Amino acid sequence: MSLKHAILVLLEAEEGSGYDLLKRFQAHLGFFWNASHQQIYLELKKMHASELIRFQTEHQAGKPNKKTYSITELGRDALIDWIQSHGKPNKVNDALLVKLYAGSLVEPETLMTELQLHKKNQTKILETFKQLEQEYLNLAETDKQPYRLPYLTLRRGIIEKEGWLQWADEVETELRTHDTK
Amino acid sequence: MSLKHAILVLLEAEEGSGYDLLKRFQAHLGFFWNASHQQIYLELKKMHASELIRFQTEHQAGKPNKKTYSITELGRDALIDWIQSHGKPNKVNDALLVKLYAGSLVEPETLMTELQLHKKNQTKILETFKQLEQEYLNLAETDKQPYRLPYLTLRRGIIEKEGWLQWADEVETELRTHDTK
DNA sequence: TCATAATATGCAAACTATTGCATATTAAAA
DNA sequence: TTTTAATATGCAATAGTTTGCATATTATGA
Repeated sequence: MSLKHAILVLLEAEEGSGYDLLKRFQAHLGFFWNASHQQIYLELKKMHASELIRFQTEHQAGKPNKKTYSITELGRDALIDWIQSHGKPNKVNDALLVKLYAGSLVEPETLMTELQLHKKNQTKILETFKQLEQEYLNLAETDKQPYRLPYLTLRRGIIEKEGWLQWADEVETELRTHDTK
Repeated sequence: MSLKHAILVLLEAEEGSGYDLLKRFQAHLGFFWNASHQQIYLELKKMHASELIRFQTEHQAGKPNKKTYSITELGRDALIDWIQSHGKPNKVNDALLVKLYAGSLVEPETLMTELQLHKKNQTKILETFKQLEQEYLNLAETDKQPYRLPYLTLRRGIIEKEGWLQWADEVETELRTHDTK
């Protein structure tokens, strides 16, 4: 169960509401951790019950109340324990590859279309990543320090997307030069 | 829901029992689709109820009965429909990157140990993949035909593992040359 | 002015996956 | 000879995720 720990990571860096966390997931952890708002609100509730986090309610005139969560000592300890623990390797389930594996059941054009779409998506994300990378690289050496580790996770994202694009090119070439059906 | 479709892919290629499917998942789809035996047996039951598959019971003297499943027309149609449908992009959740992101909370040595373990695992899998690749490449051109698409999924596995190793080297260099805590 | 998007939170039902338990045979290794 | 691994199947409880619904405000654009 690691959504819990991903939330602890975000709250350790800065307190925030469920909605803040949703936005931060999308902005900072999006390519290696995803969570919906329903998951986040439910998990926050559970984590509060087990005293990993606390919250303060902000009454805002007119607007709905906003709960600002922050990490407790217990939460911080649990986070450090988890980071130091050995997790088992990630379980991978990739529907696109299953489709390709059995692709001889459909027209090659169908596969090609799906591949183009995939390529377009990956390219778009890669561009975003490269922009973020430039922002980091443009920082003065002294300012880089706190972002070194997050930058390494960004590097992972860049390498991953580049790998997908390299592969997509290989598949394209193969689909164009051979009859697969 | 794609475990269903992954099973249909395997049964479309060849009939088999739940245990056969478990072994085939491990041998052929393992790096892009994983399923436990509990998942498989339960899913087969559901799929039989919805008539995507049928089975014949083999009574074996002494041994427990073996159910051999095969795909029905309905199942084959459902599979083709699914392959032609647009799936949404994969949801990614990678605990190792979450740990690294917040790695400044622990000793750099802890991160390094985890990274070494990861590298070792990825290297081992990559070697297996490269062996499989050699087997394919050694086939005569005419024999390659039916494996072209599965080979492309293997290429994806190889590129993925190489990407992880390239990244792990970058992280190692960074952890060695800078203080992250 | 009306519609849409963003902010902000949450419940309930359905679905999917994991963990633990349970059983029984055969073959190979210690 | 005893234990372990592989073959072979399955249930039940728990955990985790997705989908659909529900509400309410503010700001922006058509």
